[in-house]
Amino acid sequence: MLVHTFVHLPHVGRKTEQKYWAQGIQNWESLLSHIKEKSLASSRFYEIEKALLNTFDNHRNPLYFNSLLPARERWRLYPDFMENCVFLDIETTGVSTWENKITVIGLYDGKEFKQFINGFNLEEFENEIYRYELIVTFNGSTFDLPFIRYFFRHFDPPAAHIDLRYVMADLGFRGGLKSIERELGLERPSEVEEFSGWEAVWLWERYRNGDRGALELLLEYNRQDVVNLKKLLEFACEKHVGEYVSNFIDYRLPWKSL
DNA sequence: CCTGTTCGTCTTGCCCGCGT
DNA sequence: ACGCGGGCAAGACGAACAGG
Repeated sequence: MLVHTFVHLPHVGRKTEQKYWAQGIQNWESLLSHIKEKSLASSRFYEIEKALLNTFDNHRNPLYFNSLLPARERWRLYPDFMENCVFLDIETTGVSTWENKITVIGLYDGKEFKQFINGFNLEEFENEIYRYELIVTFNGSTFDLPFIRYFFRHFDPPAAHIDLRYVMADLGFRGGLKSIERELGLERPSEVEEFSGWEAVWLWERYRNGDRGALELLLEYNRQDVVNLKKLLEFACEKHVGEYVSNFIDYRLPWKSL
């Protein structure tokens, strides 16, 4: 998907990108040749050419695109970097970054699922997260990542980040993760079905007071959250491609090409 | 409850490309 | 060849809103 992407270039927004696509200019290579002669006469096209050359150099570097793509466009990173992608969700004792602490972090790479639990193996998270170049969350830019940053003393995972909240909002799905899941008909097992964030706080408290089963339930709740992120992102990619890309470009998402 | 981030909106101003 | 109008992106700012 990235080779078709132009919105990260200066002076190019969605409309300009679509204009190029409609003209049959559909990847970096062909845009570069289209721009070349123009760039001598025009400062705008010169800047675009410069950025394009940078793009070729960085085509395997998600952090480059991360800073240039607006939040609602970051879904485009997934098809290119899904091999080193991880879905992330944390549980805490409350919403205040400095007052509360992390209880559980769940990671799902699309196949394997791992959890890091406060008082057990939470410190190992920092080493584990280095293995990935793309992180996917829901509302992580205002919650999970600042929490992690504070908890691990200014540690920022060196990865690009897709926040599904903005990707979904761009498709017209506003509201919390649970309400969007319900809207899409993503089912959850009944034990954790009606849980809200408050339950996670309460379950940790019960576990601290000796209730072993409460921790099991909390971990299961966290697991559901993380695993559903993948379904949500793939839905979002399909919807974005269907509504925005496929009118112009014959593009197939990797998991759809079989 | 609290807080950080992105967005929505509006304005500004650049520069492309049309029309003559 | 040139001037002008319009389209579009960038910048600034305040507000909404999601997480446990």
